[in-house]
Amino acid sequence: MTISPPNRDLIFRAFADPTRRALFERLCRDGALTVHALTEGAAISQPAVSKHLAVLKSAGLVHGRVQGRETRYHAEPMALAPLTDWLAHYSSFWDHKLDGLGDLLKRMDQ
Amino acid sequence: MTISPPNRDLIFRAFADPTRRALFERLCRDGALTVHALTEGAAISQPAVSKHLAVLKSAGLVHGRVQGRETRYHAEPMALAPLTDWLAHYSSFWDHKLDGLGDLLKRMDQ
DNA sequence: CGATCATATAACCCACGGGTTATGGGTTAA
DNA sequence: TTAACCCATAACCCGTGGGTTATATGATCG
Repeated sequence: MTISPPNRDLIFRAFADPTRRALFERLCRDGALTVHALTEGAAISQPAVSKHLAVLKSAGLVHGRVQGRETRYHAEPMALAPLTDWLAHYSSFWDHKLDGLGDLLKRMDQ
Repeated sequence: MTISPPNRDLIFRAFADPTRRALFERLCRDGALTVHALTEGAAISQPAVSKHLAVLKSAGLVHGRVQGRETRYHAEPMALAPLTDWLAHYSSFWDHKLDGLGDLLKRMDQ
């Protein structure tokens, strides 16, 4: 059995929780948001949100920038690389995905 | 906050555990294996392996086929689709991945 | 300066997950 | 048919993770 790099572990663990995935998705969509803004509509308390953000941060998936009394968090999509690499490695899936790839390349050419 | 399809939840939860990822990886590499074979070198007991396999199975990631007194499990790489879809949606990462794609297509043409 | 806001941390609770041993049911071998 | 084997399930233990409330710290507003 192979030992996975600690990074990958942290990322998988971070995404195991749906609330954390939702936070990450929201940060991907809406850009930089404060903890307060993220707490709105999250159905959990502010400390809970802060803890989730800490987990995402320790996995390198988000960054927090202090601005005065508030902290704006933003997503770090490049941190998904270990995930995509892992998937690329362990799925014959690509073969099928490649079917629609010609079209994709054509669209990129335009 | 969006509600994720239950499938995705199950897959992420299943992969949260490194032992389960290792089992899945091994089944991807080595094809169909018995529980006994998977237990060898897994550093955990056979019941533990069985439980992990049950989790992977409930996520659709592996299938078990009973053959006499043994059960051979095999990976179901297509079940990774929800993961790749999610990643494709939430990563600007693909743009970079596409760089090496021309070569890949050429190789497939041969 | 005093009050309020924004956030992180502490302290705590409880459910769940991953491990174990024990066991039962089904299958092959002797 | 008796014994050994393969596997799943049951029953249990315990650490951890996600939730809460309370609080400390720092920044802004009046």
